[in-house]
Amino acid sequence: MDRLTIGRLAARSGCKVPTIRYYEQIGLMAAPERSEGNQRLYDHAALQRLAFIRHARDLGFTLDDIRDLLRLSEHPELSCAAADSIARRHLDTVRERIESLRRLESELEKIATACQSDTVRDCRVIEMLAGSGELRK
Amino acid sequence: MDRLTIGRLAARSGCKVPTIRYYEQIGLMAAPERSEGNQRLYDHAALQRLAFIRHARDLGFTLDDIRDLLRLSEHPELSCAAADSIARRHLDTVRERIESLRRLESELEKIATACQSDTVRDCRVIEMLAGSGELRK
DNA sequence: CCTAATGTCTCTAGGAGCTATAGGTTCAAG
DNA sequence: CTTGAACCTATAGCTCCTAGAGACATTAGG
Repeated sequence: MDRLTIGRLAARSGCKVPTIRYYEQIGLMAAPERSEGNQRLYDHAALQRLAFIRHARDLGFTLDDIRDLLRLSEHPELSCAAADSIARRHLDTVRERIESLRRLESELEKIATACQSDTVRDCRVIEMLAGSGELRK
Repeated sequence: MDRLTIGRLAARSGCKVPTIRYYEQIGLMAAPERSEGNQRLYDHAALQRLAFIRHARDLGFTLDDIRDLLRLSEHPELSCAAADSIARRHLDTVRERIESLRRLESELEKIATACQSDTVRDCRVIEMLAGSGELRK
């Protein structure tokens, strides 16, 4: 027993209610059973699955990645190389993102301290953003 | 002289052709003059503006932020406090993003090295993603 | 037991920032 | 001159939700 309404499921999983319905709509979550009054009732397995999705989303996996991972988890006889490669591929893009955000951070730091004058004319924000060597010849 | 077709502008700015047309459509880039045959012809100023936009997008600014910054750059008599505050506000969110990506990175590192066995049954990727303490009571 | 508040239902539209497609015109190279 | 690439417009689609309207269900208080 121990059935959860969608609201409670949302509270426990950290997803929002419409998001859960959306996941059902796109087939990421199975349609759960309904109460007499047609309200969705979820079991513990649904909570686990949703928590998995939520966590993976937080980690930046796309819904497609997640679909793959979930399919893998349902077929434990398959090689885990696939799951591993999804994670690895993801790690690469995360590292790239961190790198470019670091560059951004230092640029913004410069900007935020560069502003000494009080008109844009002498302010460096604009010119810094205007672009340094991004122009290809 | 030295007019650029949209394709060349795309190549030099790093934006894609449809993206440039999209920016025109939403009023971020002005409609440029046209050739006899109705093709867009851009000047150097357009290239600079687009490079600015591109760079700012790479840095994670929203199109709305960029619109603000561009407006500021067109009115050098205004205070640069506004430009500064946009940058500052952004710096905060950038730092948060870096933080959470670092956490993500280390989590993914664990995952990517955890896979020693060759069937999912014994693979930790799935179970690691399944979620640790995210479940609220 | 009744009522009011809250939760849930479906359906539809919007939003950010593009990207893709279709069906046609124009341009530059050979 | 002819081909093929690049360009044009217009429209639809993409990802991942989020918000709103209008109606039914459930629950807590009095």
